[in-house]
Amino acid sequence: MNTQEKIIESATVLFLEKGFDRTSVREIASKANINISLMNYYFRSKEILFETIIDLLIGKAAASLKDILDAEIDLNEKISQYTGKYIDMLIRNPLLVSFVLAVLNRNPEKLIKLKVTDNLYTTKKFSQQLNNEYLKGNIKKVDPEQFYLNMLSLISFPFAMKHLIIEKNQFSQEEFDRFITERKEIIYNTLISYLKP
Amino acid sequence: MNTQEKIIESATVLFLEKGFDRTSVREIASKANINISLMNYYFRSKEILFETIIDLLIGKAAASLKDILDAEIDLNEKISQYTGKYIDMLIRNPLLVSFVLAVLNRNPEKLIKLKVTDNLYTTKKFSQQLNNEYLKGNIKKVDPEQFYLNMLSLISFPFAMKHLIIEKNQFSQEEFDRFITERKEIIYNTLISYLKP
DNA sequence: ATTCATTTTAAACACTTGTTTAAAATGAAT
DNA sequence: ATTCATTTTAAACAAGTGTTTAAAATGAAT
Repeated sequence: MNTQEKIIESATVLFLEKGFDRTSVREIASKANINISLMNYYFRSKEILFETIIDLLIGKAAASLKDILDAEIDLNEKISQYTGKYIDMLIRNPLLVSFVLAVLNRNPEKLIKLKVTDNLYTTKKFSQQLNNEYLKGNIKKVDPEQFYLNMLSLISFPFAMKHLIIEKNQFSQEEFDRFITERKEIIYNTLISYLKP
Repeated sequence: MNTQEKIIESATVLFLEKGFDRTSVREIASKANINISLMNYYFRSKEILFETIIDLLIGKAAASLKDILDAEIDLNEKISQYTGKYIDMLIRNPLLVSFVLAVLNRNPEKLIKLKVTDNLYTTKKFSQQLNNEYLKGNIKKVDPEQFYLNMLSLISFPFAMKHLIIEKNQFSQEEFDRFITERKEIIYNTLISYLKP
């Protein structure tokens, strides 16, 4: 593993855990076992390093999900798959939601200007599908923006609230994951029952 | 307005807008038009000032909502009122969700140890009501924790995503508020349709 | 073996941070 | 008018920040 990779790896962990402001370049360098100056040698600034990592983190997570949302499959099946895969991904990356929300509220431009954001929040094809299903009489008329936002809220918000949920219910890590996994079906049923004509 | 109040007022605005880390005591003092040292004279540290403001912000917001959740009224009516009042409150305090989530992820203990947190996330009476309605055959069997979390997610998450929603749909401030207001009924219908036996 | 670009190092820089100090101002009670 | 606790002020402190500098080490190409 070369220096650049070491920096990225250490910085990713620290930025995820403590955010941009509370992570110092000295801490990153120390964790990566490299000299501080190398941070500015490979990336020109802490800021640029951060943007690089935002891009990496969101890019990896969003790509496969976007594919599901755009796939040409049955609506119910799509909602089920999307919910399931999204939650699986977040269980593997439990800090991702808070990280993205933190960036979004500190540097909205920073997130919005990224191409990966399109994958993070886009609904064009999905909206068409919802409209088609309505015209076919399969579902009731819904605002696709609102419906997609509902889906996203039900999936993501619990991870932003993780600490509170764990504390309040006295969950262990495993119990939290189980609680979240149970949500897959609940979220699916919630969304589908709303769509019923 | 005395010095203490001036500090609280200025600090509240800045902490809400920029968070704890990116707000300096000098900035607060400057905005309040007072000497820096007065911050440590009235509050012993920036940290304590912050905790004071957390308490104030959450306390004000959570109290009335808790009352609705605990009230002895019809379940449908309760869900409708809770959703409506919660969203009204968040439209008046659009930065509150992000603020609370930021605190929750940086200093979980800080939030959890506060008494006001009980009002922020507690479901005891509401859970009983859900169970009762199930026994009466009025609704299907649901996990109260999950159902309450759904409610909270649908209400709160859009405010955490505000910047992205505005950007993506090219909303003005007023259009965002309208979009959110439309959600009241959508959220109500979503939750109710899921409860149908 | 020498050259030379790439990579690494230690040290310093300029700046901001929260907090403390000790003196000064204020204003009500005697 | 004096006392004295409360409040305000200016200045300094110690520590931490991201970044830059210039010298040193490295290692492949000549």
